[in-house]
Formats: sequence, structure tokens, C-alpha cells
Amino acid sequence: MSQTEGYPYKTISELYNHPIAEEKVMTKGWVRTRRTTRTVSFVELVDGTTLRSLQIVLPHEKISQERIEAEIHTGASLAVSGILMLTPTRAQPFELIAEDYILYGPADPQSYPLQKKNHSLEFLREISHLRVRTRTFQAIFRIRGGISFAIHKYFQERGFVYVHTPILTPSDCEGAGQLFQVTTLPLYRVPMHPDGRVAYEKDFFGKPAYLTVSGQLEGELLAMGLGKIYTFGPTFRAEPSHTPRHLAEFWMIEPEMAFYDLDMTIDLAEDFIRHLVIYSLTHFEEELAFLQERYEKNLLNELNSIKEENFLRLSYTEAIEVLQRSGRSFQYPVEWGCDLQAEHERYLVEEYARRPVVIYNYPKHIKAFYMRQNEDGKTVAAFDVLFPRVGEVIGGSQREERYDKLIARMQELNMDLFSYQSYLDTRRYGSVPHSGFGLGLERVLLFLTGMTNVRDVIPFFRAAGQMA
RNA sequence: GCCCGCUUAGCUCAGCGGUUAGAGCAUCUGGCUGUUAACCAGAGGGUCGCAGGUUCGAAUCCUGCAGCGGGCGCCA
Repeated sequence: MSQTEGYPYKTISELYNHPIAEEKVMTKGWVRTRRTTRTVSFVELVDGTTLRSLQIVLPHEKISQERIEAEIHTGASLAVSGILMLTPTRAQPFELIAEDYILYGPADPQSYPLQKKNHSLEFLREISHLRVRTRTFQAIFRIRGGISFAIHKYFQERGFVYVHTPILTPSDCEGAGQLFQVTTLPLYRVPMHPDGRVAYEKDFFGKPAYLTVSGQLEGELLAMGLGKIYTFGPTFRAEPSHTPRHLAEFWMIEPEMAFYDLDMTIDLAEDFIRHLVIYSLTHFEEELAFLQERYEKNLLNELNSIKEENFLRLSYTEAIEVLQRSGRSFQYPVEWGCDLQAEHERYLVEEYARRPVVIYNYPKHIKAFYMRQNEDGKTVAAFDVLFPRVGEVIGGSQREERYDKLIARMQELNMDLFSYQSYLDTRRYGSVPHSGFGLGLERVLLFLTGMTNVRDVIPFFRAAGQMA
């Protein structure tokens, strides 16, 4: 590089925000494409700070065509110093007339897998280390990062305390869901007792340990002192689910509020999601426009409708009646007490309501033990939020705070009370009504980005049989 | 876990019993050119996912396996 001094580094985003005519600048990024003519070459440079590219003009009288053609291919990384010229009559508002450049890293065009167009999301999933070089994934991960911030902002501004619940948990203090076991025992020779049981007292914690499937139980304990808390972290499920909506490692947000009943919690859930949609619309206009053009033609309409319309709230019993009156023949028959199947939920959301639906007061036998039993003796104060295109985004409930009712339900389900001592303690000492819900980050991102597979909204996905 | 579909050039795909397997883009070569998914011409590039089988003949039909995708279940 002959001329680096006097060329301050600016990102492409900074140049778009404040273009200064005839300014000497250096900018750095990756080559999206190159076009060569007799006297100049054009390079489209991107750097991840914006979806827009910067056109670099390389005059052959300053930089030889031979060098350009040998070094600059799609994917190569460069630092370019030059002078910014405004070009209001051209397709781009300005361009950088290069004085010189440094080649940081070449990209062999014979082997570099990315081209300037037309890659399937399936193909890009196979090269998750490189897919972030595409505008699609830059848009998605930019939104993911921004939404994560918006989630913290939402709760922090409302007095919720961000708490860290354990990733490693003891064996049976979780609800349903298959667990990943964590051990330091040698798998090639697991220590056993004579009767064939594993000698867990020799394992790291002296007993079995697993990756968490939810921070809820610990979240409840913390809410019993802090009032309103939320967790935001990774969660693990060892279910071999082969669907576009499931991951083995995913991120979940779980608020838990002392003194909240079911209605207050549903209000919070709806307001929370609406807030995220509005945040996305106001902070990611460029990204959403790109994703709409490329993937989901109705994306902005869908997002805007969330802003304006309330969610439809139906009790489980009402939902069953709607389904029975629909005249539809469903694969799974509809009767009070059945669990709602995907086809039922899809009918309610996409045909009946045509907007997000909240279903509440489910039969107790299809829901978890900790959900608060209603006066009718049949239902519990649980709710799900169902979204178009995505399905269930939130599941939550008012928790059973009455010690006797909780114990009775647990005994009914043959649960081991001993391993829930700390959980039960919160009902023995100063128990209060409280509620919470869990929101799957990746599922919300499907709705926000127009993607259809959760593997495309997390940088490196982990699913059964696949570690990208 | 069950069901369905796909797998042909670096990428996206066509070909679905019959000569040496095709296109667009990408790559390379040449031409043209302040270009905008630049353009024009030419070239290279494929044991048609793998293993069997049927047939005079298989990318094409059958079986098994694998990978990927989708539907269902479980859920967030």
C-alpha cells in the first residue's frame, strides 16, 4: 500500500450516513462482484455494516488491469483507499475512486462456493461458516441481534430483573422433554455397581446432570424474591424432531412475575410481541424490505397488521366449538379434551381469525403439573400464543401457588416430591399468585424475517443428527 | 419415531427405457465496453448420491442404504 496515510478508515455504513464529496477515505470489506472495462474496473464491496454495497472504481492507469484480474474475485477481502465522488445521476449515489488497495485475503474463484446470486437456503445451510457473507444472512443475523437487544430493553424498562438460571441441572427437576446428559464418566468404561446401576457418585456432581430444558422452575424461585424476572439464554432438547420449527439448541425468553394472574400475563405477552414487531419495523427497514423482496412477499403487511390488530383470545372450550362448527373434516377428530393438533391450530389462526390467536384455559390432563387449577376442576390457567405461518410462539400459565393443590396434582401424576423440595418450599413460605411464559426466539424470528426454517435464523444450528 | 418427496457440471435445474447427457449462471480464453445480475463469442468442467437387481440396452424401471427437504407427532 503506497498511500495509507491521510486516508481515515470508514465503514460503508458510515459513508452512506454521511457521504462527503471528494473526501479521502479508506474502506474495507469483501468483494461481491467485479466488472472490468477497458479503462477501469468496478468492484462492489460489502462489509456487513449495511446491506448496501459500495461501488469501487479502479482506474487501470493507477492499478493495472492484470493485477486486478489476478487478485480481485468474488469473496476476496480488500482495504481500498481513494476519493469519494458523488454520482447523483448514476445507479448509486456515490462511489470510491481508488488510489490503491491492499489484498487482505484472496478467494480462489475455482473453489469459493458463493457466487453473486441464486443460492438455495438448503445449500447455504451446508456452509454455515460462509453463509454470513450473503446479504440474506446478514439481514437475518442483524435482526436477531437487534431483537435480542429489544427484548432486554423491553423488560428492563418495565422493572424486570434479568436473571441467569443454570444451564446444568440435576436429573429430575425439569418438566417433560428429553434431556442431554452431561457426564465426565468415561464412556468406554462406565463405573457400575454390582447390581448394574451406574455409579453416579463417581460422576462430576456426584449424581446425574443434564442440560436444561427450561429455566422456568428456577425463574419461579427467583421471582418469589425479585418480583418480576426474565431469563434469556440457550435451552436444550434431545428430542429427535425433524421439522423446520425445532432445534436441539435454541434460545428462549422466560419472564416470570409474582402477583400476576393469567389475564395480566396474556396482556404482557401480547404487548411484548407487538413491541418486538414495532422495534423491527422501525429499526430494520432496509433488512425487512430485502427479505420481503427475496422471500416473503407479504412480510411487511403481516408485521404491520400485528401493530394494528389485537390478538383473538379464545378459551380452549370456545376454540373446540369453533372447530366443531367449522364443517371441516380434520384428520384428528375434535372433541373437548383432545390436544389441539397442528391442523386445528392452523385453521384457527389462518382461516378463522386471520391474525394471532391466544388460547387459554386448557384441560388439565394435557398440560404440565405446575399450572394453576381452575375452579371448574377440569381446566388449568394455561395459554398458548399461535401465529400465522409459525404456529406456537409462546406457551405460558399462571402457576399453582396453593401448596395442597400442587401436592395433590403431583401425587396424582406419581411425581417424586423429594426432588422438588425447593420448588415446594416457595409454596410453603409466603406463596403468592404468579405467572410466566416462555417465548422461542427462533420462532419469533421466523415471523419477523419471513424465513420458514429455524435453522436459517440461528448462526450455527444444532439439530438431531446435524451440527452445522 | 412414522409418512412423502428429492439427489444429474461449482450453483440453479431440464432430460424420465434407445446413439458420444443438456441449458442458464459461475470459471477460463478472446472481443467489446463508465459497468450496474454488464454484454458477445469460444473452451474446460459430469464414473447422473452409493450398492445391488431387471433389460439387448438404465440418469430413466425395481430393491436396499445414505444425505437433504417437507408433512405428522413432541414442543418453544
